[in-house]
Amino acid sequence: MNKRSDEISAPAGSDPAAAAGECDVRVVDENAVAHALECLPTDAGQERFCGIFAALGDVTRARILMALASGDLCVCDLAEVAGVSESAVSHQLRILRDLRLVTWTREGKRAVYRLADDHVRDLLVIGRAHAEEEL
Amino acid sequence: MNKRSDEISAPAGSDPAAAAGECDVRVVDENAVAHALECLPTDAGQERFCGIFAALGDVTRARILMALASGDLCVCDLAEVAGVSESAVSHQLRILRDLRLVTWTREGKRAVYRLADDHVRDLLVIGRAHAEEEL
DNA sequence: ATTTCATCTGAGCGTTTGTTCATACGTTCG
DNA sequence: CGAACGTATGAACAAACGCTCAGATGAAAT
Repeated sequence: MNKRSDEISAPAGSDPAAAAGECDVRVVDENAVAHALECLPTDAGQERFCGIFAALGDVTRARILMALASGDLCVCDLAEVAGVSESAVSHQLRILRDLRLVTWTREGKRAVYRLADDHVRDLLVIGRAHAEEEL
Repeated sequence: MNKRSDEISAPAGSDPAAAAGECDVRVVDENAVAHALECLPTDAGQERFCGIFAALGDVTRARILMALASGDLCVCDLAEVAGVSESAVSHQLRILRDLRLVTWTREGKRAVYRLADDHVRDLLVIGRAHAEEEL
């Protein structure tokens, strides 16, 4: 998802403001950068983090999850709530399944979906609270 | 983001399996659908909700915000932490500014960015926690 | 005033995303 | 069995996204 490309431009020349210790890129506060980098999660952590938030960043998926927060639902009902076709919902449900945000069980012909756990519910509640206030 | 507006909930307390007076769409549990629709936020609320989460769903923006969570930084330092060009960071910062997730002040030639408030910090912390556990 | 630094912005481009359509799978009923 | 239903999946396409590049803006230094 991301790449680290640090272009090196200095042709081993005389830098007028170069104090001892500078490496390559123009950085104002080297310590702050180093500290920030230490505070970042691992690449896998960032990936999972962004995956979860990106999932909630789409209106269809958000409506699906919010609907499931109020009770388990089958695909066609989710399509009704989300306002899109059942095929579209199924595609989005696969994404949510892969991210382990929802689980499902087959009940007769239907597939009933539910939120995977309370963490998902927490994120929905907190996100809603933060989205609705401060305006 | 999404266009499809849903029809009104029609909270008629009809029996859940008999009355089939729906207009055109196939719905299994009409009451559950109506209840889910009532639990959804307003369209504006959904938009802001998804805007916030979509912002955090991109690796570059997530790194920017996580970096700012450990201290204020100028654009070029943010570019270093995020691992992208300063132009790219500037573009993303405009998005984060529009969403009121970050604020900035000019200090000399530099523009120093910081998290807008503790709500943003909360979301980052909670998101990280949920992303890192349950694996 | 001109240059330089730090940042911002618009256009262009390749990639990703979400939907639709058609089709296949799995289950129940006749 | 085959038909009908509910759901899943792949291909295709328009729209949205994020980055790069070039140029513009604003503030300080020359």
